[in-house]
Amino acid sequence: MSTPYDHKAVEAKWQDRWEKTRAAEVDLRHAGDSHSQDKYYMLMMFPYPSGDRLHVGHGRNYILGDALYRYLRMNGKRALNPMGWDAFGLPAENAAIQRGIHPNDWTLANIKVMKEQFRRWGILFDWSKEIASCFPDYYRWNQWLFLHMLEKGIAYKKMAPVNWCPSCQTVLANEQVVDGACERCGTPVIQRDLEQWFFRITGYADRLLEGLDGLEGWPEKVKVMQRNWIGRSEGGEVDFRLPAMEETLTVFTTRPDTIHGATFLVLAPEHPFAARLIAGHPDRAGIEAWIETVRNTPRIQRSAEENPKEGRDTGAVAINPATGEEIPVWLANYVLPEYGTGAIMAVPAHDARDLAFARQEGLPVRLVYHPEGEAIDPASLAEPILHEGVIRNAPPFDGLADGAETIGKFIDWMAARGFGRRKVVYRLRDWLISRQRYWGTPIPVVYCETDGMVPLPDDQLPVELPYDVEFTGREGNPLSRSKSFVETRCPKCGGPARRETDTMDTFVDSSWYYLRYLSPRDATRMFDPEIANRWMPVDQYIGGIEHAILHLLYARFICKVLHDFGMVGIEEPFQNLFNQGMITRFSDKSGRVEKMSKSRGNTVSPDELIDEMGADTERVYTLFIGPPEKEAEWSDEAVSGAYRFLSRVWRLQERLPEAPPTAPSDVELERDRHATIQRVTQSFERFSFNTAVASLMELSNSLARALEEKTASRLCCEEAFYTLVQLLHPLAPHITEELWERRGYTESLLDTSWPRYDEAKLHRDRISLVVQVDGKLRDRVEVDATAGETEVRAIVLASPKVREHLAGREVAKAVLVPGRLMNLVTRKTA
RNA sequence: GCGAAAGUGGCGGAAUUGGUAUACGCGCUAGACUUAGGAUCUAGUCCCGAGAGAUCGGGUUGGGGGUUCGAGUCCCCUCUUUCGCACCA
Repeated sequence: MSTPYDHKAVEAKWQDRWEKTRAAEVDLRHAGDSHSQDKYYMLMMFPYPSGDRLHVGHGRNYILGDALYRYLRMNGKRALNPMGWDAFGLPAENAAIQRGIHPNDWTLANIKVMKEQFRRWGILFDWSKEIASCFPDYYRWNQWLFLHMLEKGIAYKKMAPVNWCPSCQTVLANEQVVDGACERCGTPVIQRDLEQWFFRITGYADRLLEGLDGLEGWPEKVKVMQRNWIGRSEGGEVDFRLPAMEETLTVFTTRPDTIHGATFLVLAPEHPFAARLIAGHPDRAGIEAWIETVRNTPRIQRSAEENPKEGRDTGAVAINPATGEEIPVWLANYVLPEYGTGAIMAVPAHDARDLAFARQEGLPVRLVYHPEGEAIDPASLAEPILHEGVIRNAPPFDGLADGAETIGKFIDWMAARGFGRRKVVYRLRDWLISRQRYWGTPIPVVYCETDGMVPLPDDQLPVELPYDVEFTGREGNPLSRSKSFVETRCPKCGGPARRETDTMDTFVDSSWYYLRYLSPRDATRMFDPEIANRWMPVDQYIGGIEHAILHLLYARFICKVLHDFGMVGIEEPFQNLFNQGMITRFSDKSGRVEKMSKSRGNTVSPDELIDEMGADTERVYTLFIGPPEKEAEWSDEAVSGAYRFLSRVWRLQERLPEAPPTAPSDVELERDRHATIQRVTQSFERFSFNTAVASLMELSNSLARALEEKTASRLCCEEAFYTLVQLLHPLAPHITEELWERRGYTESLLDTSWPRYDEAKLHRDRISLVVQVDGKLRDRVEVDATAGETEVRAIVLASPKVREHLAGREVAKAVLVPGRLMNLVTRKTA
């Protein structure tokens, strides 16, 4: 009569049924029915690059998302949970080079495998909205977007020093350089001067910054990272005359108020003036060689704190416009070419770096701010004076204290004399979007001998990637060797032209895909603005922290661009963001606990785990492992705890008939049932899935005890059991659907409504009250829940244990916390 | 160096507002059943001391101090770890 828990059969059955009934499919046109606005909810998980096999570490994102999705459905929300493929990118192309498989075939094969893995996890994606960035009907809109950004001047091409990864053989955006190395392969990045395509994200810097303030549903951490990345600084620009060159050199400073202390200028060795400044220098060749060395120093080393400051005196002088003095002009490696104007006014008295450099090179130091009362000899100044003191020796400003107001006065003063102005500078650079690789969106422009660079008209889109291309791994983009692709006609004059062979960064693909989910098959436009305005923004976005300043910044930027094009009403695409923590595991390779990844060889395959213990087990364990926002270490042993729990739940159903028709303690089991509904619901609301699992285990234990001791009636046990099944459904969908069906219910648990708890049922008539004497636990007493202070006090004082501890003392005060405890504060009997 | 988060049993962790610290699970110990299996079930399991025993006493949330009848939770100091930023003018 008893059937063992056969997870394989159960899971296969329900996965099949969900697929057939298209359980997650949402009709987008019906969204926003007049009376049910709040029923519509868009849930989204980070797109996954289709290059890597999924392991249990990846599962956390999707399992979490699916649990939330099912919870929303049971709470009556028409939730949309789409999934797509971030299909372009290097892994596919590398596979082509290494294994001779075409990137397209390799990608499609991977998508198939990954889709099967999602199915085996029991994740309900709405596959009718499926998109893949490598399909021309998707990437043609990247091209369309590019052309419109080009028209508006937001996309442009320029020669610039750029990050080059020698291993990936392509340029990288600043955001893809982590600690001076390629984000993907870890190779140190070098600088090259190349002509590249950029998106003018810097034009949106302020809006990207301001938008963060309204994102209350985002983790503070991510917002801080984005603020740092944008790196807004307010200050001023100051012009210094270079008499010998008959030029004006502009520097940026956040401290224009220290200009009287500027005793020399420092330019980045890469500064455009450098060559002319040293033109007449006796050691010109030596300095040029040094500039070359600095230029070739990897960025990690150059910007490391311990990297020694190195500089060269150009021999030229500049005029300090505030003092009229001649000051020397230097080149030094500690000034970065890409920040500000690539040149600084050095104020050694009030800047640590300038002071260090001045001491090293024997350059003069002059104080602007003086600490009160004491006279300081500039020659002996050991530390810069940063935010203290008052101004002396700067005639119109003497006596002013450090502060924003003083800075403002200086800027006005400079502006009136024409050598300075207010200026805001950002750390953020424009987004370099061109890549010298095949497997990406072709940039839709051609180069014509007579017309130069010509953007293609919209009706010539998409520019499709040619399939017939050779992947040799040789230097250079395989696309540029495809004659049929490169050779074309100019749309303007009809003459011969060459196609652009650079392709787009894959982050372009993912920066607007959330909108395409809402119009996945629209052949006439990027997306339907009407549908977009009804569904956007995404209510809940779930993914790892690794995209804090990549994808999440780019997507916000493109959303604002589309907003400015009048295509979508919102400016911020993601209302709530949840970052789940990484799964780690011990790695034999390194002997340490590390992020689970293929390269570290510490992955756990979901396939074997699912075969052995089932997807429900993996899901419950993954959610039980710890708070989802924190990192968690995978334990192979602990997984079996989740399996045992599910097996016990299975057996409970078979034991239900053992319960007697009537029994004494129904109230208690019923109270546990309501308390569990309350706790699990609250846990779900704050994404605390680990405590939800714990509460469900407790209810299961209570029910098992009631059955064992025959203390609850059959009806009451069944109620408790089926509440347990419902509450467990988002976490372990297969087993719960099966148990529900075996009970005789025909509707899917997804269509049942989430259990409600009754506050009155949580109430007890008699409660156990903790008794403390001087804050120490001494006894517990049973009292009526309604008992008043005097009544409780009498019962408490009657306790023998309490009386023992009161020997020789008297009660000075009794504190009653209703429903919880009474604390007796004593003093020695007089 | 700056900023943020966090330190609780052998381990993962719980304790939403200051009110029984260690829920739930892993592991471990003992026992039951057994076609002796890494299955299942039952009981025990923060530390120290006393007791044959049910029990009793004391201590414990990185360390030190404070507020309070009462502190894992609030405040101050300090140590450690993790993350982010870092020659950004």
